[in-house]
Amino acid sequence: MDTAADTRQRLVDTARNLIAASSYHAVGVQEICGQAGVQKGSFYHFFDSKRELALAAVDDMAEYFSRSIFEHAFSADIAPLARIERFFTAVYNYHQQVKDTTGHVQGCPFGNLAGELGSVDSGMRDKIDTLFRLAETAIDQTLQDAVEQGDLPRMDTHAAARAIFAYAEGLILYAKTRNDATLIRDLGKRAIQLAIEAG
Amino acid sequence: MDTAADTRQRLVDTARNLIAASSYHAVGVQEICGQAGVQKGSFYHFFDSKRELALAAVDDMAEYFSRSIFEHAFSADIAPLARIERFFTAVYNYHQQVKDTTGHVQGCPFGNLAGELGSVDSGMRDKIDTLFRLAETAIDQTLQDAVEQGDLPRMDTHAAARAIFAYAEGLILYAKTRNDATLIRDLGKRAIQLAIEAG
DNA sequence: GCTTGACTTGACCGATCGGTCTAGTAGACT
DNA sequence: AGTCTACTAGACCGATCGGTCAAGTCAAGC
Repeated sequence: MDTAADTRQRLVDTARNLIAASSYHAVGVQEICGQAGVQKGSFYHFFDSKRELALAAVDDMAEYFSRSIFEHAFSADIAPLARIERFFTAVYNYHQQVKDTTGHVQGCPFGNLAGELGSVDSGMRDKIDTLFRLAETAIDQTLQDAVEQGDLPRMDTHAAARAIFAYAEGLILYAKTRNDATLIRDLGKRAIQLAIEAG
Repeated sequence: MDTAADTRQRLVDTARNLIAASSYHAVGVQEICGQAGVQKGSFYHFFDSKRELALAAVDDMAEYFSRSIFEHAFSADIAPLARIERFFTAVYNYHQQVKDTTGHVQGCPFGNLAGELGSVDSGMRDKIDTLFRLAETAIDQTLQDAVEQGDLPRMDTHAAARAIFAYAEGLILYAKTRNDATLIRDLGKRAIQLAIEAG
């Protein structure tokens, strides 16, 4: 069924895949249309520009990661600190699976786009910043739970959450650079140490 | 004096600046030539391709960072752990200065290129991987010094060094996404905590 | 003074870029 | 049945892409 919604979604999905596999500037509208089986005219019926599609693709990916990783990892069925460990494991699993499928650790699509466009497209940077803050909040909330349950001393959980998420992004970029996802799994275990404030 | 070496270096310098300010694919050979005051033909006399120039630019940047940040930060004039702190301060200073100059935290040029090209150009990925391993080694050596001086317990310094460097890359990417270099300064202090093994 | 080879000049190449436009199709509402 | 609108088809646009090439400049070595 080629409904209009399908066409739009097909463009978003294709853009997600192609941009994640290379980069924003390396992927052309023509290539996206070709792979999605959509004509140029339809493309520009749904999106004002290539950039608008990329922004939509980022939203789509954000929702995907929120559902497939965050919701599961941070659900309160286990102890708070175990949730953070579970988060890193889920991140590892995802990137390992991408590598098994494509041969490459593709890295964090948001981080990649932030690196490529952050200094050039402030709208895109803002959007990714917002997403990162959301992730930060999930970690923050978990750390607060840990403090309340006595698993961690009282601390600035917000700063600790930022440190932990930055560490996650760093591990993912590192894993991409080395094309080895196991770094995320092996070094991710240290993440919680960032929560302990220096004396 | 427009010697041949000058022409080549001017191309490398211009490529460094332009690519760091945006990205590899966003910068054209024409633009590089224009800004460097060099003609197309001269460009392709010195470099076989745009990619070769980018690789040369990466080498050039690596040498620059090695001299301007690493050599100073990790010199043995202060205690080992203080050197690591000094490293993060130096990283902060650099990115703050870039922001003061350009208005944007441009991020780690190597990390940016790894994100943009890592899945597409394995030669580039390998080169950046090698550079990261060098950085890793500097941190590893410093941690070993700290262990020997009794400032840290015995540990897997290599793994700790990888964690700390990944954390640095993460903080830099985070700072770029937020266009706020102070994150590097404020959160960098926690880096050493990554060296303490869990358990 | 002649030759050689490194370097420069700038026109030129086909391909592709992001984006526009006109014509047409098809399903829903009156 | 007729109209309207959402959507599709695909030719077409100027600009730019990375890269080539023939012609020429110029300084060093003989």
